[in-house]
Amino acid sequence: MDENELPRVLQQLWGIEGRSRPGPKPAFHISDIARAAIKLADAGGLAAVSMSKVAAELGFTTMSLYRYVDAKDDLYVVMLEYAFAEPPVLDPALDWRGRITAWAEAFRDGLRRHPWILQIPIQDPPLSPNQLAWMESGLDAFDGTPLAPQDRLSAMLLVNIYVRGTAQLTANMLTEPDEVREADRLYTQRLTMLATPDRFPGIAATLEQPLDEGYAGDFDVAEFTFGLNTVLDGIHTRITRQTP
Amino acid sequence: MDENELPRVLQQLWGIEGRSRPGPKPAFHISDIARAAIKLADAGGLAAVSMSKVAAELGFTTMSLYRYVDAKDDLYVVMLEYAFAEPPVLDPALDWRGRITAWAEAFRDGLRRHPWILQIPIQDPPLSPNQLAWMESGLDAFDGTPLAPQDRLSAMLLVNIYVRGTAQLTANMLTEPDEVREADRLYTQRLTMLATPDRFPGIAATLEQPLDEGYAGDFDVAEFTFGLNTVLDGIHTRITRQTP
DNA sequence: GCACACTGTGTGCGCCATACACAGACCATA
DNA sequence: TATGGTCTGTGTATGGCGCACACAGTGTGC
Repeated sequence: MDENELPRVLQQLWGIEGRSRPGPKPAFHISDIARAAIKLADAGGLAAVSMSKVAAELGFTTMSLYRYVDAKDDLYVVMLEYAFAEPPVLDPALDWRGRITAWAEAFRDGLRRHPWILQIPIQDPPLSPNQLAWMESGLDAFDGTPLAPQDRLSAMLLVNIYVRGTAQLTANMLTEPDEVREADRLYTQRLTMLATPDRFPGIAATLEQPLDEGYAGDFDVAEFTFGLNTVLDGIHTRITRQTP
Repeated sequence: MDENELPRVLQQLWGIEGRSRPGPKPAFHISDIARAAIKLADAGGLAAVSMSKVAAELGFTTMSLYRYVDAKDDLYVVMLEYAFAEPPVLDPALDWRGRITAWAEAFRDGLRRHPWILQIPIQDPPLSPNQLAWMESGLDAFDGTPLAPQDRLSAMLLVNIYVRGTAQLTANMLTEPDEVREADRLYTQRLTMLATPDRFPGIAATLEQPLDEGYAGDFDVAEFTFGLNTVLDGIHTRITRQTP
């Protein structure tokens, strides 16, 4: 393969069809694959997504999928692309802080809608259309700031990492709020048992204090924005340092 | 199982043996399993770790492992526990910033030594001894600050997330520096092709500027500490806001 | 000295990703 | 309009995986 050639999946996602050549017409489109796979993943997590199950969902045989997707990993790329869809349109009236906050919340909401996204092993940096659109949207949030392009990239990545990381901590696959509460209760109980104040004073201190919040506890909206603001404060000082 | 009972793996990791009861003595210890599994993972990534391969490495049969580990996921817990080993001892002469920086760098070095750690799907919050020791160590870095225990936890998690996130971006499995450079070159080339300035001005701007640094490019030491300092600046403002 | 809990083993099941050969469908060209 | 070549979806097969289960031997506490 010429190295200038994109992998087949990316070609399909970007709509670079090329030719209408001899041979039967494709019976479906990668978007169909995406829809079927996302449906399965939403229902049963990423583990519920297998080539055969996706194919069965579409009413085709397993091997037919390989006409659209070179390998399982490519299936993940397709799922990601369609699960996130378009990035939010950011209100230009807001300042950078308001804009990147809206962006982060939209990102978080996407992850909350499709928790399996966090389970996808990231192999390559993003190149699909919607992924790039999200990147662009995040970068644009810093329009009007004195940050250089590279610094905007770093800042956006920082927020990106934060959202992913916190989502990872909270939404470990559990969709039912009751399950979350129960798991949290069990965790704090075990932690209390194991992290004795003599050996782990710091951990023990965090356990004494609050009402019901353990480590990966109810990392709810308030806590999300609180942590996010800490990150944004850091970016803020970088900005002000830039313009003395 | 009584809910107060820890899962078998955690019992083993904490050395809660209980009894010397009838029956043959165990032929090996979970640390042996850990060593074998880590060896395989270091060599061939997490995908190279299977129950049968680990067993073969030890000279035992596959099923014998299940006497020590209830499921594959537990194997991951064991690997994590032994791969990270003890947290760094933080110099109390340093201020919180120096301490948490040292902690973050130690964490980063651990991830760099064992990149497969990033591929482990996180199911449950940490409860194993060394994991808790790392938590404690990270919390202790904020000794002397006016931060409340819960805020220390948030701050530590923020740093934790940052290190994981950046490591995820850079060390995507590629151990050879040449491979990294090559992958980066290919990525920027493709990005340049796809992210045209008209549709993706922000992305294009980041591409024009620099010498050879693309998105997931050489996220080297300097860039690591730069981003980390942004995070720490955020924590700093939170601290100073606490004590007016 | 004996019962039995606990050890490691062997076999087997169902699922997975995917390589490969193939029959038919369709379009470009003649 | 005929036909060649190419692309489609399909069937079959392979090697790996996690793990359930039945089993035989071992050694400790009674």
